[in-house]
Amino acid sequence: MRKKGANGQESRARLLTVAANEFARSGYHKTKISTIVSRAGLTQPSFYLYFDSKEAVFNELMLKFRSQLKELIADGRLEAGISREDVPGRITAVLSSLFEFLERDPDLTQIGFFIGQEASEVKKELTAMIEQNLKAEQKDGYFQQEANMTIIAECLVGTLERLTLQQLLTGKCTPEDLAHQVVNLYMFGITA
Amino acid sequence: MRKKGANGQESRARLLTVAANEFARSGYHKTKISTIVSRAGLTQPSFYLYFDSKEAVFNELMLKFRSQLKELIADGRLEAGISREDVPGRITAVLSSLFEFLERDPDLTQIGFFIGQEASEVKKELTAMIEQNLKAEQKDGYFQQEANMTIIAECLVGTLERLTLQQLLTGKCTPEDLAHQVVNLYMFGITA
Amino acid sequence: MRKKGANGQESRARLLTVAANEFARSGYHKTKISTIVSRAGLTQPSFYLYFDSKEAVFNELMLKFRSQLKELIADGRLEAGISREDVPGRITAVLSSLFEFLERDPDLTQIGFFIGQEASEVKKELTAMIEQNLKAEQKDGYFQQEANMTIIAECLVGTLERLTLQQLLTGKCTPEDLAHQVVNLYMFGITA
Amino acid sequence: MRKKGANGQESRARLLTVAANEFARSGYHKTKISTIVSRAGLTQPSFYLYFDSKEAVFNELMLKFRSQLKELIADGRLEAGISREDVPGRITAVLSSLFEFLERDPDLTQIGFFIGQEASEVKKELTAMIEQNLKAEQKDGYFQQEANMTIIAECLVGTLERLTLQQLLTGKCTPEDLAHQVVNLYMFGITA
DNA sequence: CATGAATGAGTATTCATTCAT
DNA sequence: AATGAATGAATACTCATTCAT
Repeated sequence: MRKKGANGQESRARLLTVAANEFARSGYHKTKISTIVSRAGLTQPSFYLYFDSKEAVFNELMLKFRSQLKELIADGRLEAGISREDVPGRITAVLSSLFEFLERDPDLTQIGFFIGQEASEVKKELTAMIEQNLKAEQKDGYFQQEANMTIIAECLVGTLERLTLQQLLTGKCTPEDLAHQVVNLYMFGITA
Repeated sequence: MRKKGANGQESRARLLTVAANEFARSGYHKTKISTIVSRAGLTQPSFYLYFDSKEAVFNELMLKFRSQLKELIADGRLEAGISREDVPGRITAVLSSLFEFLERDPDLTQIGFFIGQEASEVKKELTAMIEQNLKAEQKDGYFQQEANMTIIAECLVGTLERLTLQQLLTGKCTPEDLAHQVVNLYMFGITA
Repeated sequence: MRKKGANGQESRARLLTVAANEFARSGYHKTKISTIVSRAGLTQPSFYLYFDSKEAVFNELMLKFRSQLKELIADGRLEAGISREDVPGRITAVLSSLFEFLERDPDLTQIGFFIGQEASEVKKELTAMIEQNLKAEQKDGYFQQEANMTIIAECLVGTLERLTLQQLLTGKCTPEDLAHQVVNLYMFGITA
Repeated sequence: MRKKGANGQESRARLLTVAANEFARSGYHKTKISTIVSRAGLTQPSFYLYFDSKEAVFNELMLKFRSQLKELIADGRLEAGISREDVPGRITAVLSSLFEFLERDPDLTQIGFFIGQEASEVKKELTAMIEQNLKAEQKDGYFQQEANMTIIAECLVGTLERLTLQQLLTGKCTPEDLAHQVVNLYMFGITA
């Protein structure tokens, strides 16, 4: 009865957005419910109207990130049979859209990649998916037979993680740019 | 009934070790002084006999990591003038000793690389140092002139970070092994 | 089971009253938040709902005393120009209302006059104000020209302080009574 | 065996002096044993070699003050039978030596007069003694018969207390000076 | 005579969470 | 749909005090 046009879904969404921002900026523990509700223009009990607990909001955000990421990966699988010279372009496109996704909601990316223990799992899953793809492509002869794709995938994820944090989310590079550079580096190295 | 051979320095060291382990396993906030002292076989006031605060121990650990790392890096700078075919070997050696250092005290590595806000600074500094080295070598003609060393350095740090966490600290790979693979990847890529 | 008519302002007031009583009886350090809230029928967190800290409540009480006192003094300034024979009556009235004020809230008086380091400042201020008044009256010829009003003011404040503690707050004398005796003493002495 | 010329009595004396200073400056609660021993160049256990507890040192200091004061008062009792014109001089001398005593050891005076609950008793006793003397002199006809000596004594003690704190211990006035002024004020008042 | 090392007991403060309205 | 008021449970930190040497 306080806010006239009060709308449950809107309040919930606002809380979620603010929560994401707080978690992203301050981490899980330093984030206080009191801050979230205050920034959302609500009071503490209202928070519990929409979420079961602090952990619950966090999980919801994490889940959101994970499912979006999973979906993206599922769509972007490299099909076999493309010609050798198209591989770089194809991979660039995949990475590009991955960076685009990571750029879309910085707070969510921060949470999904860097906050909480689940972030670790997320990256493990991402690594596994990438490893699968790389191995398939290796089997098809696109990559060196002796390359250890488990390690390469790990390297790549570390690279993506760091570039996301330092170049993408800071606005220093565009998704396409980053994708290009990564592909170049990983395919041909930097030797003169 | 006090410990007979009660020795201050020993108690302090024990507290420091346990603290490192707790911080590494649980992060800064979840780590409780009560757990630390209990594991060290002491009581809470004893903790404050040796450290000013929870933050102070953490800072001491972080400082320890940072100074050790700095020292390592300072020592390991590539000298210019080595012949072209020795560059890979030289870099491998540097990375190898870096991984060895990171492997030596896993808890400290965890803290210095992954816990707290300073970890971010640590990696930035590491990135900057690496970037310097890479640029010097690029100037000497070892690497492609058009490679963006800022980005490469970032990629490399991400790679190191991830390999440390997933391969090194889990005991899956040796420092030498990882160094080799990273150098191979970054110098020549994985294209067949 | 919350109090039915739970009312924030009332709770706050209750806390303030109890706090004043505890500070007055036990001094700042011996006063425990746990005692205050317990006597106020609340729990510890509730205390922090209304006050920032133990120090903050104390300061609030001290401020309350100081501002009330300041107001009283401001109102009671002796106007010049009254006839010589009215001076004693006038001063008696002023002291009387001062004692009345000090009697009104014994706990607050205890705090403002005897507890904490600010009590010292309070008395210094009071002394300064009284000195001003006495000097003005001296200039008007009501008092001996050679009397050192700085000292007299100090004596008077000591006297007021002690009488308040021993005679007023113990109920042994009324404000009027005390005022009369003080004026008599200070104006004419006790010589036969 | 640490300090070569270590002398128990000397250490004890040093502790006592430092303790007095700390109590005087910071009050009972804020005074820490750790500070005392540190300033005395000793360690905590040594403190307990000479005193049973924090309270015990304080009591010892308080007792010291009280007994010295009691002795002083006992000596200074006004004998009856002196001529009327000598009364002021006699009283001045008494007050003067009282102020001198209070000036001798400022820390002890601070403790005995202003710190702890016993200070209250001290002043009550002082008041009682003064009241006795005044009443005796009143009976002898030196003072007005209708003066309420209970109140006057109280006033006087307040005055002494305040002058000691503000004028004597700050070095602004000498004992003789203060004694004179007080006697003048209390005997003849300030009326022009 | 003195201390290095350790502790029992206490206290302010914080935060997620809940009831009654 | 929302809130004013309140709390359970936890935690960092302090200080006087004590053994064993």
